Amino acid sequence: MQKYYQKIKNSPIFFGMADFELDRMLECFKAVIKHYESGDTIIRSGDIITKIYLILDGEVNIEKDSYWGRRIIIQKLHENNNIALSLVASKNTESNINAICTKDATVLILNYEKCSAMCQNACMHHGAFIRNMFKILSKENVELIEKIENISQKSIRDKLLTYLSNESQKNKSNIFEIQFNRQELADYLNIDRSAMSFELSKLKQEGLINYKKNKFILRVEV
Amino acid sequence: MQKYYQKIKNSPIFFGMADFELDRMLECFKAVIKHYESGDTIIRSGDIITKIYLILDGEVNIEKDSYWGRRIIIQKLHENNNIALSLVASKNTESNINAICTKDATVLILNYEKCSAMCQNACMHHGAFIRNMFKILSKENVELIEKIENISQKSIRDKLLTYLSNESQKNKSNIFEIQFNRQELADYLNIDRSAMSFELSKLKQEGLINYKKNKFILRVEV
DNA sequence: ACATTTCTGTTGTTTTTACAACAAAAAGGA
DNA sequence: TCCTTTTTGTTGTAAAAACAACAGAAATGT
Repeated sequence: MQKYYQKIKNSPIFFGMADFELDRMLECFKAVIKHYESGDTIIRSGDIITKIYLILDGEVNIEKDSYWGRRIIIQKLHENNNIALSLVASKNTESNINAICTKDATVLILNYEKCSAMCQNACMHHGAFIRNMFKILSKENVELIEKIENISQKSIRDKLLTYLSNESQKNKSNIFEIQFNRQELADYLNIDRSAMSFELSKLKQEGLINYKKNKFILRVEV
Repeated sequence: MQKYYQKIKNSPIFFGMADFELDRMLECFKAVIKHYESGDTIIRSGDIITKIYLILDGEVNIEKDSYWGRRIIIQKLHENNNIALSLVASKNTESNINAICTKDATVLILNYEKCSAMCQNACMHHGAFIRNMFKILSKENVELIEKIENISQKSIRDKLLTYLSNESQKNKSNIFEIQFNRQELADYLNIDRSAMSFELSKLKQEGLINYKKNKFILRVEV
C-alpha cells in the first residue's frame, strides 16, 4: 500500500485530502490492493458488486457481451479511472458489464457498501469523498454522451471522422495517439474491423487523415 | 412557485429535506419557474450553461445534431428528470446538446454556479444536495450505458429486441408502453424509420412480439 | 536471427440497411 | 361529421456494411 500511497493521494477520488484524512478513509473502506494480469476478468456480468475499484496502473476494458456473443467495448480505462462506481452508487448490485484487464493492472479496492452504512454520519471526511465522486461521475457522464455521439453516426466514415475529431479536440492537437488497436476500435464503434480498415485507407488516400499504427494526423478541419 | 412546492419537495434532487431547508436552498439557488411550449428550445448546442433545470412536468428530448444534419435523440426526459446537471457539474460550460421541449413543460431553474461558489462551506444543506445529485448522476450513468447497449447491437432486429427487452425489464412486465413514437424510436436507435417499421412487422408476424401503437407485448423470453 | 503469433490491410461476395415514394391508419380541428 | 395533418406501414431499388478469406507487416518469444 505504501508503494502506491502518493498515487492514491493524488487520484481524483481522494483529491484534496490531508494524509490523516486519507488514512482514515482507507481504513474505513477496508482498502486493499490487488494485481491483475492482462486477460484477467475483474468483474463478470452478473456478479454482485459491492466494491469500487480504483485503477492505479494498467489498462481495463469495460465490455458487454451482446446476446449473440459479439463483444461491445463500452470504454477503456486507465490510471485514476474507477470501475463500478456508478453501479454501486445507484444500488445496481448486479453487474451488467464485464471488466477485463487488457494490460497488467494494479487496483485499489474499496468496500464502499460497508463504509457507506457505517459512515453515514460518523465519518467526517465522507462529505469530501462524495463531492469528489460527484465530479468524477459527472465527467463520466459527459464522456458517455460523447461515446453515444461517436457511435450514432450513420456511416463508418462518419463514425471514424467524429471519433477522430473528438480525440483531436481532447488532445488539443491534430496529431495524436489513439488508445485502441484496430479490433478494439471497431468494437468500440460497433463496426466491422476490415470494413473500418478499408475506410481508413480511403480517408488517407483522400488526404483527410494520415496515420501509422496508432498515431493519427487530421489533415483538415473535419 | 407555491403551486409546485410539493412536487419540488418530492423530487429526487431535494429528497429528504425539511421545508425550512428546501426554502433556504431555493433562495440560495435563486430558483425560478419557467414554462415552455412544445417545440421550444430550452438549451441549444453551444449555449453557455450555468444553470440546472429540473423538469416539473412535460417532456423534453435531449438531442444532438450530427455534422450532416441528422437528429440523434440521446434521451427523453420527464417529470423529476434534470437537464444539464452533468454539464454544469463537470464544468463543461458550453453545451454540446440541444434540449427540445416535446410536450408543454414546467421547469424549475437553479442557478447552480452562483450557489456553488457562495455555499462552498456556508450552506449547511449543500451536503444533502450533493448526495442527492450524486445518486441521480449514478442512475443517469447506468441509463446511458443501457442506451449504449441498445444501439450497439448490429442489426435493426437486435436493436429492437434489446431495447424492448430492456423496457420490459424496467416495467417488470412483458406488457408495457414505450415513450417514443416511431420516428423518435428510430432516431434513438439510429436506424431508418421505415426499415424499423418493416422489422417490427416481421417480428409481429413471427409471433415474437405484438404491438399496437405504443403498447407492446413481448411474447417470449428474448 | 529466426520462427511464430498477432495485427492490419485488401478484395470479392452476400446480406443488410437506407432511401424514396406512396398507401393506410390514426389523430386533431373546424 | 368531414377534412386536414400527422403518424405508421409497405415496397422496390440503390448504397453500404458485414463477412470471409487471405496477404503482408509488425510484434513477440526463443
